[in-house]
Amino acid sequence: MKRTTSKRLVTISDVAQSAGVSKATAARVLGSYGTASPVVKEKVREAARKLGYQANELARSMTTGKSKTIGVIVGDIENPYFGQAVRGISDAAHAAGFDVILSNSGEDAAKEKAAVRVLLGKRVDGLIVTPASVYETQHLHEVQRSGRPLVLLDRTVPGLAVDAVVTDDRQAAEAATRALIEAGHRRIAYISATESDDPIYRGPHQINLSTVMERIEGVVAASRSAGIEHPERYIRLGANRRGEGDKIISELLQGADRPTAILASDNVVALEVFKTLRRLGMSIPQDLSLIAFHDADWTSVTSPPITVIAQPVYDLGFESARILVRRITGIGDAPRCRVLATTLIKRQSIGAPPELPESRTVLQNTAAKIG
Amino acid sequence: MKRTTSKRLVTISDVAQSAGVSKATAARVLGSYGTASPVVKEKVREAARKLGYQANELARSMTTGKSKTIGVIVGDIENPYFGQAVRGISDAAHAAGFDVILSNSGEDAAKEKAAVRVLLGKRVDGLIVTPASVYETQHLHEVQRSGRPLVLLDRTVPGLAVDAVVTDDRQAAEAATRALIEAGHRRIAYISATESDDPIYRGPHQINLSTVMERIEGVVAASRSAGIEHPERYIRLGANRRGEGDKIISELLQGADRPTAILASDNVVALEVFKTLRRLGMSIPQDLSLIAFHDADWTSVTSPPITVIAQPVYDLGFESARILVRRITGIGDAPRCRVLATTLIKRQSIGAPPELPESRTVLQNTAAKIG
DNA sequence: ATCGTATTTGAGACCGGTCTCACATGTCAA
DNA sequence: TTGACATGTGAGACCGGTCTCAAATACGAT
Repeated sequence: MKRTTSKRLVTISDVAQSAGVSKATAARVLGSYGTASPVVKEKVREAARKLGYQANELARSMTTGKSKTIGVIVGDIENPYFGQAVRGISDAAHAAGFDVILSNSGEDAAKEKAAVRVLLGKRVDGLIVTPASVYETQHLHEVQRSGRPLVLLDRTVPGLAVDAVVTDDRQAAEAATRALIEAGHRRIAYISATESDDPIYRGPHQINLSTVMERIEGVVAASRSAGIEHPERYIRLGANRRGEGDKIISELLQGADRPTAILASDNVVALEVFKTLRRLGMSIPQDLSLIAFHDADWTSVTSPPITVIAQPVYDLGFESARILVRRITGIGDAPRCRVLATTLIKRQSIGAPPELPESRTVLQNTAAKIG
Repeated sequence: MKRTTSKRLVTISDVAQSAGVSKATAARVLGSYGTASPVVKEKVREAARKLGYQANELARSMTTGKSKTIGVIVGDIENPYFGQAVRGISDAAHAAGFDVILSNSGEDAAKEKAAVRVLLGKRVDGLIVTPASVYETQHLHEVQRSGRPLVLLDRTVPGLAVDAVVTDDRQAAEAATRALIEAGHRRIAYISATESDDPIYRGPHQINLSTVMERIEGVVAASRSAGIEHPERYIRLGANRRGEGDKIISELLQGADRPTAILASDNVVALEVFKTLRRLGMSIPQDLSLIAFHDADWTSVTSPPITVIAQPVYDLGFESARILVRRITGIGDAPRCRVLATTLIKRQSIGAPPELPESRTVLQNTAAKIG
């Protein structure tokens, strides 16, 4: 019988009037605060039920100053990586009674900035962001200064003292590289999906994501300690855009002194490697060994199954939301950076390096090998 | 110099005072409504800039009654299918100046109901929902009655006259089944991930998703018109839970009179088929032909690449948000159900059915084959 | 019966915007 | 000069809740 006539919604005053009490009393009952006698409580609840009352959370938020909502800005929800993370965030948030407003930055710092403004305008209680750039971060500093809790997800921003939840990318890259070196590889490529005009890596200034930098450092460190010289020459960037990945990979594999192993920064890149290889008539692991970041389900059903670096993506999201909620609730200890462990899952995409014709640099390499 | 002291945020009154005008005038300038002289405009804007003013959208929404926010409830964001759809929604919404609040129902009607309450409480301007059940829909009817725009995504609810954007599942299933029949198959299984206590299909009462029902109808119709008797016997449900999928598939494939082809309701199920097959030492398409719903990237790199039914998932989301926005803006025509086309992408997972030992039902089947 | 204290209730301010309306001022034609 | 009308501005109500404060009532002890 609650024929809510699409006109105006039922307010607390309506309920109060119908129950024959004051607005304040009705609010106390319906808002579960203050005191009210059992008789009155029942009367009010009954009236509310009869009228189909539903609280206006906006009004509530305005007076209380809390919206019970957290804002989340990710690079791209379409990417299963973020999908899993968002699920983790969502689960943790809901468990704590918070809702989630989601925004997409498309890995664009300007859009990210706009999204921050909007979410702040909506008075979210806190923010979780995967910063699109380590350079353009004024807006994040502003959030911090405004005192609203902020948690960085998956990536850090140097000089910004807020909580962060990340995986140990440096170590993961190092372990993966070491695994390839142990299989006999000396020419190891790292192909990243990170935005870049120039596909050739020329130095840290090109990199605007902390994760990417860490991985590069990991690859280089492992290579160096195995005596491999100038490992940076096999690093490629910007393999994200459609078509670009194939170009980068095929040029790399057809060039002189080609790499015998590839470390792919994510699933999409790994997929590109697969496709390019098929087109080139090469196969894994005979002609090329492969390790990919992110243990997507499908990586175990390809032929051969791909060796991957498994990242606890769901946990990354869950943990970041948990931390954010604690901050909102008012835990005031110093911000920390939680580093979650990754696992190298060895499958069958690593083999011995193929015999390749001698090349200009081989002498140096073999010489170094002894050291 | 906008040292926003984390205490209280700057309000429009603060700006008005600083600019030496009334609150009403400042609001007119900052809210872009009404009139104000150029001089005053500049003064107010300058004051706002100086103080770092940012509008409280909550307060704004409360008076205007519009929140410029749409609520989205999907089954599972972790699922790339919904990830893509959400991206489409998000893009269309932002383009029209709307934000998105996301909720997860986990395909549970009760949770969906709760999510609807919450979003309505937050006074979203409209809702996009992938209904978890065709039976428990009171909450959706209530949304409709309340007059707030509602768009159904991917699935319909019979008897609920609201806009919907779906793919033509019946036809897709029919086309896929026909492709298998043309390759010579007569024993075609449909394995669905839909929730069910009993993995064996016994009738429509078990099904609570419109898409699932349509697909079953498609499979059955195509089979029937090819003279295949009792095609329902190869339909299995509930392959979603971990472990359950493998069990269902292996029982099906090891049973007497086993199917020679499988139509998988989504990627996850297709993946399960792959894994189970590997465990059983069977291969595609020699021992079994496979078609899967949803053209995920990876389906093209398995060995063999999988024939899939490509669904325009992003468009599904984009279109639903576009329609919702139009409704919010006040287009009052009768609700419609948009049906987007699917494409059968033939790859290499379909082959001729293997020679199988005669079984109890073969006689009927071969007899029927002639018709 | 009387007082002190605890509990219940209502009136009304408040949150930060929007919006209506009345008033002040400016412009132009008669 | 005066009146008609457009334009700019301010005062204050309002949205729907919460919350403070004071008044009203109930209860127990003396």
